[in-house]
Amino acid sequence: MNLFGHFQQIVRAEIAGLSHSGKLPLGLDLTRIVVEPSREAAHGDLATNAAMVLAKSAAMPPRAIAQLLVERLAGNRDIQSTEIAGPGFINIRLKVAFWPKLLSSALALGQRYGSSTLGAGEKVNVEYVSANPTGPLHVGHCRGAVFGDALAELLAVAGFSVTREYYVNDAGAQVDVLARSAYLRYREALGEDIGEIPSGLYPGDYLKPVGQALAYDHDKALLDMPEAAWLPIVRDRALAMMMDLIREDLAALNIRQEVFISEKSLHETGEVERTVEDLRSRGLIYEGRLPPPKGEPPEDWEDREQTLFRATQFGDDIDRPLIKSDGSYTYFASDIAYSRHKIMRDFKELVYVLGADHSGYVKRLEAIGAANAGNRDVKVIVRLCQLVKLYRGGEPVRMSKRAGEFVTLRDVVDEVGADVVRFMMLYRKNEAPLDFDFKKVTEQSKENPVFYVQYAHARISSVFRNAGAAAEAVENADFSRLGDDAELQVIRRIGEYPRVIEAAAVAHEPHRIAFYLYDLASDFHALWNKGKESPQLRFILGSDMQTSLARLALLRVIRYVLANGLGILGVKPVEEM
RNA sequence: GACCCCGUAGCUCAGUUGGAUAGAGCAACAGCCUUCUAAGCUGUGGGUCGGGGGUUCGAAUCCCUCCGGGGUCGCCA
Repeated sequence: MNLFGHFQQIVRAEIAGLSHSGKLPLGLDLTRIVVEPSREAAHGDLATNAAMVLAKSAAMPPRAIAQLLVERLAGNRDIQSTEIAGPGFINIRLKVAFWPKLLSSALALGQRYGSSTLGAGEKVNVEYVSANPTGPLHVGHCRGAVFGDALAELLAVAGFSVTREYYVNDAGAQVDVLARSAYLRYREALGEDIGEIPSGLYPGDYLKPVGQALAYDHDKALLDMPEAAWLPIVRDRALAMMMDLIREDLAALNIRQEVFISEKSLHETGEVERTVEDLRSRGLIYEGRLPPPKGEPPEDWEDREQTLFRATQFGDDIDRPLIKSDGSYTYFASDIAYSRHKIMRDFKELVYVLGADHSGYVKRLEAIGAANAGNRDVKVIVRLCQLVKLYRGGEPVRMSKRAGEFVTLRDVVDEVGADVVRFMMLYRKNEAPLDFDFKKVTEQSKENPVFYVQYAHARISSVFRNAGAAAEAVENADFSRLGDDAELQVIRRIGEYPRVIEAAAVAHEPHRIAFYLYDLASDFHALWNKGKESPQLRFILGSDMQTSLARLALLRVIRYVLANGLGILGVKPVEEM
C-alpha cells in the first residue's frame, strides 16, 4: 500500500463527487492532483495541491475549492483534521490510530513491504556493462555495472518483469587484435622469447593464461598455420576466456546477468541482414554523402557515397552509415539489429546504461528504437553514468597511461569489498561525477554513509539478540503504544518507503533508495540516542512488556525496510559490526 | 561549429518531476556525554539556487539567452 497514492485516490473521488453534486464543474482534469508527504511536521502528515490545480478550469478561487474539499474530507475515518494553508494547500493530519494500521500491514508484509505492482509485469530489458571482451573490467566499468544492476532490481521490485542483459562485442576488429595478442602469448607459452608486446596489441598479463591454454590444447600445431587459419581458433578461445574473466569480475560485485547476446551471432544468424532489408523496404535506407565532421580537422576524411540510415527522421542529428568502405557492416548496423532483436523479444522498454563518454549515442539509440518499433509502443531509456575519480586519503590515484597499468574493477572490490563499492556508487546521482576515496569509504564513522546505514541494521539486530525470546511475540504488538515524536518521525518515514520505490523506479534513479536509507537510518539513530537520555524511551523495558513489544515490532519493520532497500542496492545487511 | 551533462551554504551533495520559510553531512561556533553495541549526542550560525529575461496563482525545477567546468562529435568498437 502506498499511502499517498491511497489518499490521492480519495481526494480525486471527492472531487468527482463534488462535480456530480454540482458544486464543481464536470469534466475536470484530475491528473495533476497529487498527495505528498508534508515537508514539515507542523503542516500535518499529508498535503494536496488539488485546489490550486483545479482553480483555473473550475473558474473558482483555490481557497473556495479547498473549502469544499475540506468539508468532504472531514468524513474520512482516517483523517483527524484538515487545514487550508498558503495559496490553497490542504494539509491533512491523520488520526493517531492510522499509524498502527500502517505498521501492522508493513509487519505482515515483512520483506515485501515496499514492493509495488506499478510495473504490471511489463517487460523491461536493462542492458549494462557490455564492455569489450578484450580484458578484465577496469574501474571505469564499475559505476555503470552497479547502477545497471541496482536499477534492474529496483524495476523488479516495482513490478516490472526485468531481464538483465550484456551485449558482447565479439565481431569487430578489436577481437582480431585480441586474437593476435593471445597468439603472442601462445608462442611465449611454448618457450619463445617474445620480447616487448608491440604497440597496438593488448599487453596485459591476463592473456598469459590464454596462451598457456592454447599451448596445452594445440601444442605446436598453430605455429605452422597461416594467420587466416589460426586466428579464428585463437580468437574463439580468447573470447571465451575473457568472458569468463569478466563474469568473474561481475560476480565479485554480485552481478549476474542472465542473458548475453553475441554481436557475432547477430551476423551469423542473418539478423543484421534481415534488419537492413527490413529498413530498406520501408524506405529508411538510401545512398548518399555525409558532410565532414566539424571541429577537429579530418585527417583521412574520404568523401564518398555511403549506405545511410535515415536516423534524422527519428530525431538524430545526422544520418548514420551502415556499411564500411570494405563492404562489411558497421557497428551501428549490428546495433540496429540488436535493438530489433530486443523488440522482437517483446520488450516494451529498452534501458541502456552507458558511460558519460557515450553521450553522443543517446540520440541514435533512441532513433533506432523508434525505427524498429514502428507502431509498437516501445520506450528507449538511456542512462549515462559520469566518471569516477579515485582518491586515497585525499590524494588522486594516478593511473599511468602506459599500457597495462590501470586500476581494475577487481582491485577496487578486493580492497574495500563489494558492499562498499556498490553503496558508494549509488550514493550519488548517476549523471554527477563521483569521487571515490579508498580510505574514506572504509572508515567506520558516522561520516561514512555505508557504515551509517549498515550500523543501523546491526544495532537493531543487536537489540533482538538482547531481547531474546521476548521478541517472539512481536506479531501481536500493540502499535498504539508508540507516540513519541522520534517514534512518529520514523514511522512516517516508513510510510514513505513505497512511494520512494515507485518514484525512483519511474525516474530510473536508484540513488534515491540510497538517500532514503540514509534518512531512515538517521531517524533510527536519533531514536536510539534519545533512549540514552530518556530511559523510558529505550526499546527493552523490563517494567512494561507491552510497550517493549510495540517497540521491538517497530524495529522489526525498520529492519525489513533497511534490508529491502539494501537488497535493491545489492548490499548485504549485516547483523553485527 | 553542433549536441549532451554539470553549476545549490566555506567543502561534498540531496531537493519527492512546478509547491509553502530551499534541506542533509562535513567544517565553524556553543553546550553535554562514557552508553540496551564503542566507532558520541544536542543546539546555533551560514544562501542573489552561476547571471539576465520569460512562461503562471507559484520556478532551484519548464523555455530563451549569456558565463564558467566536463564530455562527445565519419568508415574504430
